[in-house]
Amino acid sequence: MEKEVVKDIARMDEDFSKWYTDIVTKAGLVDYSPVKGFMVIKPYGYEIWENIQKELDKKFKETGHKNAYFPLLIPESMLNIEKEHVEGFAPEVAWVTHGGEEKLEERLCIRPTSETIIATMYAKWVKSYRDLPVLINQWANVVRWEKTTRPFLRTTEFLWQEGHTLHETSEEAMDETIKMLNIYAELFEEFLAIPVIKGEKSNKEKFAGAENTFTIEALMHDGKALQSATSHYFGDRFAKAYNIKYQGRDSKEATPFQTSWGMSTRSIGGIIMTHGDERGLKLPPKVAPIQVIIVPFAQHKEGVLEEVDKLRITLKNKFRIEADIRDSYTPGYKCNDSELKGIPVRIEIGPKDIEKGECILFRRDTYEKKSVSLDNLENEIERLLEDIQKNMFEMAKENRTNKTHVAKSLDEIKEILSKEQSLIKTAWCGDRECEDRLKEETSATIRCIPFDEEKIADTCGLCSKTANNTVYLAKQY
RNA sequence: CGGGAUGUAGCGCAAUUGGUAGCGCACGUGGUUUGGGACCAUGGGGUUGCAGGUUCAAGUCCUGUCAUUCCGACCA
Repeated sequence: MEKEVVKDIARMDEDFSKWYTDIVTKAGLVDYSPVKGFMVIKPYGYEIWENIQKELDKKFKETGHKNAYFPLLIPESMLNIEKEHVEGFAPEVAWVTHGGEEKLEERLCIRPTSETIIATMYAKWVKSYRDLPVLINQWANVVRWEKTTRPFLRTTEFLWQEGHTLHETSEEAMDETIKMLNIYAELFEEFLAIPVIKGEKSNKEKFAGAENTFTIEALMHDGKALQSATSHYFGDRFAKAYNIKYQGRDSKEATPFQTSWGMSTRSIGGIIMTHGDERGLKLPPKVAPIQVIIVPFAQHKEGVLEEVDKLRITLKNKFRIEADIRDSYTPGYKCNDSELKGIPVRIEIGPKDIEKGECILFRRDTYEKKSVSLDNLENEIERLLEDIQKNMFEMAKENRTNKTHVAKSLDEIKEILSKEQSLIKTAWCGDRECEDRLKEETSATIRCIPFDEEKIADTCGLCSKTANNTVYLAKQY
């Protein structure tokens, strides 16, 4: 393809950060708010989130979970109960200290996550093994006082869901942890067309207070990794700390085993950075708020708008479809606009097409156009959307493959990273010192210890001791 | 939180040694256009991020502060 200069959008190969913020604002997803670190999610961006919510919520319900809602504010004393958890979150919580003009007896934190308050409530609710399992999810906002913020990827307040479950046995809790990780992986791969690597976090990287943290990691177009969702196994640590007890089948007092799992609006940043290109956003059909847009040509000519409306009405039961009949813009402008917004399929139709009983279908992922008979449009579009969804996943996977390298020593890692940001597979002894050294010298981190990954070396790529694991390294968002 | 950069109309920018703010796009109105970011005419829009200070006079100089952004450290 010839080099084209797209107005107003930085080139992604020249300045990826600028490209990202250009897309996010110019496609109408977010705007900056007057409060530092807080962003406004505009309707088009919010619709993407709603589509993700709808799909994920369906999966949660199918697996027996129910939604509930817990308070925004958590008393300081309640947060302080589990030591590792507080230490992990204390530096980034926002505090409420006054009600009106009156100073509060005890300050309240705005939830950075809800383990503490939910565990407190669970302690009241669970008395018998018959009360288990508890399978609750909440859709909520949380606040973490981050130093550096970027729309979707890291904002002070963000939207997410957090599931919190209790189980009778550790096996059952561990099964739940993995089950939910799999649900996230399915959502990312099948719905968002983002290939992910499932694995476990190192001790250094795991959630504050968890026994094990599992993650799905995705590789962005610029070679940086995005932690896309996490699922935590708590064992009985929180339950003990928060005094959740029940009478077991054997009539003895027992402590349940706990999990939590979450995914946030950050996933929207993942969509943008996985699929976007020089012309703008590129949305997988399944999440796209508008799947098909009709752009009329010569819309002032008789019969065009009528035909457009007829098409829209015929197709609207099947697809999320809109017609861009704005009077003050030319078709060319509308085409560019639909590409900036990432709409997967565009129908171009004008008097000449109508005469022939045809229209032109444009696909956003490959820029291909073809003429299609109006009689067969519904089937064509359906096939096309499926194909785009599949192709976008394949393209993302190919990009990941191209940016994945194997390294057997720290020098090799450095050499690879000096050429290009990428995902690096290496062997690891499991020692924290090696992990710290990696970060210090390359600023890359261990993203995860993947499930089902073949052994690539016998010795640690960082220290040459015996390797226990294969790990993925990358710089991260 | 450390280091750098930038804040002038919605966006992008200009304004000479300090002399009282302008251009393009966007927006309103009227008209002509419409097969890949249309054109003509006309109009509206500003406490120059904010607060001080220096000066006869500050967008311009000084101090502070806030925000955005990039690079680090910290995290979904």
